[in-house]
Order: sequence, then C-alpha cells, then structure tokens
Amino acid sequence: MSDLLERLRGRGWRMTAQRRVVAEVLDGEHVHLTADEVHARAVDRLPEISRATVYNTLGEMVSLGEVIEVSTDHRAKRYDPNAHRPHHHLVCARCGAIRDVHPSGNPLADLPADERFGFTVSDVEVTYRGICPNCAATA
Amino acid sequence: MSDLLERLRGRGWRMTAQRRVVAEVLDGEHVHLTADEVHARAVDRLPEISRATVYNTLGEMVSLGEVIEVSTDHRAKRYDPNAHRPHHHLVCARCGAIRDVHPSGNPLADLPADERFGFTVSDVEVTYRGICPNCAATA
DNA sequence: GCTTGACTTGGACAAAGTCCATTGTAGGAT
DNA sequence: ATCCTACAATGGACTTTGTCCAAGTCAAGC
Repeated sequence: MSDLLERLRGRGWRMTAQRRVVAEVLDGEHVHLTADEVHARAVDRLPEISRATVYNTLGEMVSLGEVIEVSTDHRAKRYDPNAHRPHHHLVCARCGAIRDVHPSGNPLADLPADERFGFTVSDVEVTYRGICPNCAATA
Repeated sequence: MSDLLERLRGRGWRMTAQRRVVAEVLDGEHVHLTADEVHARAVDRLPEISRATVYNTLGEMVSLGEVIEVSTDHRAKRYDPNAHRPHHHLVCARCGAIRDVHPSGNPLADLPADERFGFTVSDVEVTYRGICPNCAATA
C-alpha cells in the first residue's frame, strides 16, 4: 500500500502513529504540500498530532532521502514523496500550480568542467516557470 | 561606475539617498546577499535607512528585472545584481557558498512539448549542488 | 522656493520554522 | 506479559523573514 512507509520501516525507523500518518498523507495525494498543509491533513486523522512533530518527521524523511524538499514559490517549502524517480518541476507563475516533469537529457552533464570551480557537483534542481493553460484562459 | 544605478535612473526612477545606497551595496560586491544583509551594509552608509525601505527597493528592482531573486538555501531570498547575463547557480551543500555558472546548452530546450502540459514556459532556474573545494579539504 | 505625489519610516503584524523541557511510548530484554 | 529505556511527541515560546500601514518627508517639476 504505502511504498514510502515500507521503505522507512526497512531503514529501522521506529514506527509511531504520528509518523505513519505523516507518511500516509504525503504518499496519498501526489501533490506538493507545505509542512502546514501536511499538518492540517494529519490532524484530520490524528487530532493530537503537533506541528513540531510534523516538521521533525518531514525533516527526517528528507535526510533519509525518501522525500524531496522543493521551494518553488520562494515561500514555504513543499514536500515531494516522489524521491525515487528523478524529475524536475514546472510551476505556474500566476497560480502556483506545480507539475512534475522529465526533461530530456541530463542537466548535470551540461555543466562543463571549467564551470565547476573545483566543486564536486552531485545534484541539480531545475524549476521551469510559465503560465498554465488555466491561467492563460482567464487572463 | 554603477551600471545598475544608471539603468534605474534611465527608467525614470525617483532617485533617493536610500535607493542609491541599496543599489550601490548590491552592485558593489558581486556576492548574493539576503535582504537583511543588504540592510546591514546599507546602514553603514546611511544609518537611518529602514528595513521596510530595503525590502521595498529590492522588490522594485526585481519587478523591473534589474535584479534577480534566488533562493538557494530554502531560507532567505538572495539578490543577484547580475540580471543581464543569463546564468545559473552552483551552491555548496555544506557552507552555502554560491557561484554563478554558465552551462552549455539551453535547459529550456530540454523540456519536450509533451512534458509542458499546455504551459507557456518562459523561464528556467537551475541550481547545481555539491561540495566546494574548501569544504572538501576540511571534511 | 512651492507643491505634490511618490518615497520612507518604524512599529505592529504575519507566516514559516526551530528549540526545549517535559511527558509518552515502541520495541527489545526479561 | 511486563518492564525499561532510549527515542519520539508535545506545545508553547522564540526566531527569522517578510509584509503592511498611517504618518511624516522629500525629489523634481513648475
């Protein structure tokens, strides 16, 4: 059922009701929720869950590499459970809608050695911006 | 001297001491400062300048397209005066150092039509992450 | 050197996130 | 099955980052 939950269990995570709920919320809807949105949905299932726990749990999932943090709107971080298929994001500049996208080619390879300044480059995050069809229609 | 200042003047900006100072701070060091860092440096030259003014001024520069907003660390926004040469950023995951980089190829072209979902894609922001030589040495 | 509308100010407010002392509990040990 | 204990959760205070607004100030055209 919950792949995310399985993977976390397999890493020796102590399984608590709170962590289960957070994982289920994240894995359930494949949208990109903010921490507070995750908290709101978690409260529906487990009314006593605290905001701090949601923040902690999300942070741990990110550390474990099971969840990706994206900040598309330069405001609140959003959490993306789709960590195991590399992808990037396409964001509507007007309404903030986010889609996962899969560019052709590997952007990492586009950074020539003489532009790396001695860094060991391990990761690349790409955010495309534009106007979604919905917003274009109502413009 | 200050290209940024010249460009802003040319756009009919009302020139005040505060705006001049903000532009000079930004243009002076070609690093990527947060709004509060800009404010701190601005206060050195113009002690009465307020935080609100710095935020307003930076926001206007961004609207005019003379300055770019980057959020590399998922925390405070940083301001990049180098708006007229398209470039991306390489960030050290350990110390947060930021370098401007110029990848070969155009990442915009790497997003196939069938991955655009009807969006009008106009912009792309690329952040490379890795470890800088300095941090690698002290690891 | 007036006038006026744009700019600045400072302080209150808000949103997002962190910290910590206390309390609770999962899961191994007995 | 029960006990222990290290790890986890709680909630409330605190911090950081940013926004808003009413009142005062000033750049620039006349």
